[in-house]
Amino acid sequence: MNKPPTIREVARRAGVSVATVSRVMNDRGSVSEQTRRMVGEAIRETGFRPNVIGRGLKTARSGTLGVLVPSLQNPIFADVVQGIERAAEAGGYRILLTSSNYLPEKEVAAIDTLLCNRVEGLVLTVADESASRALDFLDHSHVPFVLVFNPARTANHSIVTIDNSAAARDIVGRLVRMGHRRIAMIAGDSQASDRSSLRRAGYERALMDGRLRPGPIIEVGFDSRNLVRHCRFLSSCNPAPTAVFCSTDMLAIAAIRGFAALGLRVPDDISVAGFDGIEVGQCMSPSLATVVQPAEDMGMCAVEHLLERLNSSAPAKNLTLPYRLRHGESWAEPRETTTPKGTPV
Amino acid sequence: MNKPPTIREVARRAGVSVATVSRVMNDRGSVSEQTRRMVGEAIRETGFRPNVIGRGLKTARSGTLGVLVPSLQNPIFADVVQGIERAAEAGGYRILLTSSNYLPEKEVAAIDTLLCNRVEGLVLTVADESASRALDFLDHSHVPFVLVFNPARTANHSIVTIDNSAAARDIVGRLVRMGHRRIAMIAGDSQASDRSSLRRAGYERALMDGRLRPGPIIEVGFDSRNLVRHCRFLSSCNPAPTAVFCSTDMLAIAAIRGFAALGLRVPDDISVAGFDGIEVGQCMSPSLATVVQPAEDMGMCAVEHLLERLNSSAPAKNLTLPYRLRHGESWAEPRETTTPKGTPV
DNA sequence: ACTCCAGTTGGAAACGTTTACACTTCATTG
DNA sequence: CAATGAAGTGTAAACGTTTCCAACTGGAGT
Repeated sequence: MNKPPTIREVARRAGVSVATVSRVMNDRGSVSEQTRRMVGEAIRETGFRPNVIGRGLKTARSGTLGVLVPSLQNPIFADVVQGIERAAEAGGYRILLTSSNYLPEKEVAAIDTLLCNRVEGLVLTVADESASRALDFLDHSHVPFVLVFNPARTANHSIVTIDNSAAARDIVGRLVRMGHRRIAMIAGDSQASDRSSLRRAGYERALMDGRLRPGPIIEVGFDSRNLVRHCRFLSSCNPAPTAVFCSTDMLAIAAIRGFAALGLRVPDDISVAGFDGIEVGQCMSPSLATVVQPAEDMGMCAVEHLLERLNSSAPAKNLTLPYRLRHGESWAEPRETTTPKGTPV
Repeated sequence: MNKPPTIREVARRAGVSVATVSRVMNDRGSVSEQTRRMVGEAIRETGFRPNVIGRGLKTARSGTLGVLVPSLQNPIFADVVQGIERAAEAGGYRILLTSSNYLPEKEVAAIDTLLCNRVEGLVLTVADESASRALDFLDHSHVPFVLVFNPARTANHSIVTIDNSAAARDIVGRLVRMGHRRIAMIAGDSQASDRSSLRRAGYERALMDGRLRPGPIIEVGFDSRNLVRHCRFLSSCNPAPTAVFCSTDMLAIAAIRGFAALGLRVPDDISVAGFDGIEVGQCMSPSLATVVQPAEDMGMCAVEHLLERLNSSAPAKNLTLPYRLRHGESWAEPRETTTPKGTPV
């Protein structure tokens, strides 16, 4: 367990002062070609690796960004973290990753820890942007941060998001125009995700556009594993919905399975639409009709904007990226067997 | 952009020395109840947050663990990172996350960066444990590390893994006992994943056990998105395989979709088995028959073992966790239509 | 009245860097 | 030939903590 070599040992070995070694490492100031070579050699011989902690103390820069997401379980967050990591690396930053498990108190604690670690900025997704104690907290800290996925409600926060409500309205509108008249919704816990409520609003708006009554709305927790119970409820309604919009792809995938377990086929018996655009949705069969959020891009944009703010103290900015509808195989026009005039099949 | 308060300001405000403030924060040494209160108050008033960098410099402990995974795109890695984060947090550590994109040179660079950041230990998955320059590198650094997923080939490395070869043999054996006689394999790039070759070995072993010839083996890259080309090739073989074993769930999911695109139904026309046990596999329909790796547990075990090594310099340990077979809907007994004596349907 | 000790407290030296500043050389310029 | 300045180098002071050590209290024991 011998300690790693320090700049002092390199200096001694190269027969120069520590200042010179430092100059060589950061090539700043002027150093003759000859000493530069000698120092380089000494560095190689000793296996010296500059201690970022020591440097950080002096320069008051940690070289790290904090990242806080609700969970890595949902691929949408894994995607955004991937993008964050990519852009951070490109900008010469490391990332300190934490997750909140959708618990507001863990959000606060995690941010506190990150601030103790003197992250130079943060990228995060909070449960509910408008109610987050974590954000008040952060506002006072003078550390710049960028929200991802959270809606741009309150002003002067940096946010990278999509228009959740418009996107939901858009995709549900498609279902309406396809001919669906009873469209249910399965929504994630709105307490734990402000996106969920916005998507619900978009859904309701789309139904109003089509002069339809919002169908049953089921709010479920985060254990999206077993939705069969809720699917059974939906299919037992009279009249039963012919389509269901889910507030996330994970829920949609589970719903498809739930219906399959009841002997219902998607999209023949019921259409399902999701929201997020995770990769697995287009790999599976039927492929998922969904709203695609450019998650990895969002992560990269967030970091790029954050670095802008860090380097040139640019102002906070709201960035609403375009979403995209993916026409999957999980939706289709409704069959006509459910109205009284239909002929038995 | 005013600087955050330091311990000195807290001390001044509380009318004590910095030593006392430090004692209060870490409650070590003895401090009278009264000063403890005053210091606490001063901390609250100033909004003081101890600078982990300064502390780290003095204590020579960063409080961080480095994590290196190939990619967060594959949920299996997201799961393991989730477990790592959980256990690290429980142990009072933060994690510095990097990804290699399956590129050996990025592995080396990422590890170098992590070492500069003086991580106290690492948890990582490398492309190929036996050929990894990154590991040689790490071996010389005297920083303890734990491999996850990589096979336990070379000695005296800490490794948390499952028996990939036995698991593959096990699940392919099931296919054999189900009656399949021609079983193909779709394998990930073995250059970039030593797991892939082990699983392939297990597959071959299972076929030998059943006195069968290994069917066509297709090695694909990491773009698992479009496998339809390979699926077409498999179904055009004569005789065509009745089952296919995929070296990862992501490949299996894509394969199911590929076959669906060709009008083949899983499991009626062809059985598909995967490997990994990602959550989405059991949410979709048909649910995926697969080998379940306890990824999150593996991440937690890795960190727990790492912390053991850090705290009590316990010896390196190979930990082979049990895998589990999940009987999904993506496999079934082969139909009997392919032998000459079969009756046309 | 003395010593002794436990309980508190402060002073100051690290930890590994960066960097402002001062000091050499040595060549160029007036 | 003196003055100027550029290039190369070293000294030492930070940065924010922790922690060793010394110093001071006051009460108990003799």
